Amino acid sequence: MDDQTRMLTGLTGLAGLQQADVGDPDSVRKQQSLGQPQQDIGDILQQIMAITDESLDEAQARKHALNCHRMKPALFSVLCEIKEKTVLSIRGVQEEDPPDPQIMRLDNMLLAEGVSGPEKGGGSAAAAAAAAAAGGSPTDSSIEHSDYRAKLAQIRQIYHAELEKYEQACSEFTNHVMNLLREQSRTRPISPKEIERMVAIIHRKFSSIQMQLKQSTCEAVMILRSRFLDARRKRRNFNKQATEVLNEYFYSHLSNPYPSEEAKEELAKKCGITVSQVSNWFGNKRIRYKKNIGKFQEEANLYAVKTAVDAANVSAQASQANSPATPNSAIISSGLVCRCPDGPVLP
DNA sequence: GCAAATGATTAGAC
DNA sequence: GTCTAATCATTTGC
Repeated sequence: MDDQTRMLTGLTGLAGLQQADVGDPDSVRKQQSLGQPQQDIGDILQQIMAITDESLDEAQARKHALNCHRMKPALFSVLCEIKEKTVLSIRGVQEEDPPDPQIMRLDNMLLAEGVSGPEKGGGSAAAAAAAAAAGGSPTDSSIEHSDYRAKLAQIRQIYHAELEKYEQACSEFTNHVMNLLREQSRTRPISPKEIERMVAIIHRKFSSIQMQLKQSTCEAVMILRSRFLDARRKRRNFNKQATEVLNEYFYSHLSNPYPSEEAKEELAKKCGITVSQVSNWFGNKRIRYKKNIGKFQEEANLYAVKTAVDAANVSAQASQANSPATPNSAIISSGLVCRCPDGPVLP
């Protein structure tokens, strides 16, 4: 039996029509004499069913008329009875929700990044750490630092503005719904618990929107951090002297261009770069040389000449008293110029 | 603005 | 762990 049927049965019972009376000529007479209340109930139900199809003003007038109807208390009590029965079936279903782990995670992250919670320098610690990790100069890092803080502050500002908007919208909507329910409670039974439940539903809906906001904010912070931390974006070409030192070593060890750890350290010191940068440089150089020996031929010759000249100078200084050899003869005798066309044997 | 050069990162092999 | 090969992201030179 659905609610409407139940309601009708209840109301029929209320009007005094008993099942046992059906078919009895007396009862028909009784029915006819009691026909007025039954018709009233029927009218009321028709009016209630039609109320949603009417315009706001018509509905408002209809509501007023129904509220003043002489059968309204009886109808209301039946509705209360039905409601009581149906509420019983869903009672206990609504439990207190445990805190959402996803929201907790986002909250923690926003707090750690200095976006939510009290302002504490807008993640300056993170900026400083990132600057240190990126290995930039003090000036560079301070510029980046302030830039990072400014952008984080911007995110923070947007986040709080949006959060405030959501909270305001949530409370406005909740008030609106509560007012509606209170008004409706004049015509249908609505318990405070039901209102509470409705408020909880609204809050859950708004908290899911809030979670989206938190998620987007976290993503924005992550992007900012990655942009700030990504060393590739801070790439600076090595200075000319450093490149020359590295190239000299590379071309003078072309048959085995794999510097030892000690050699790497020494090269790093000479060039003012890190050992891993030296390793990167040699890794790139080896692969690029191997891929296109022809292209590097000129460079190889150039450094071969340079090495030979240096060697000749050292040799000249050593044998200054005797007959000094010319740089050109040294180059020729070293055979370095001609060595490169054959190419090195890279593993 | 575009292509080339270049330093850094990554996955996979050893 | 290092090395290669591929790739990315930036800088440089035109």
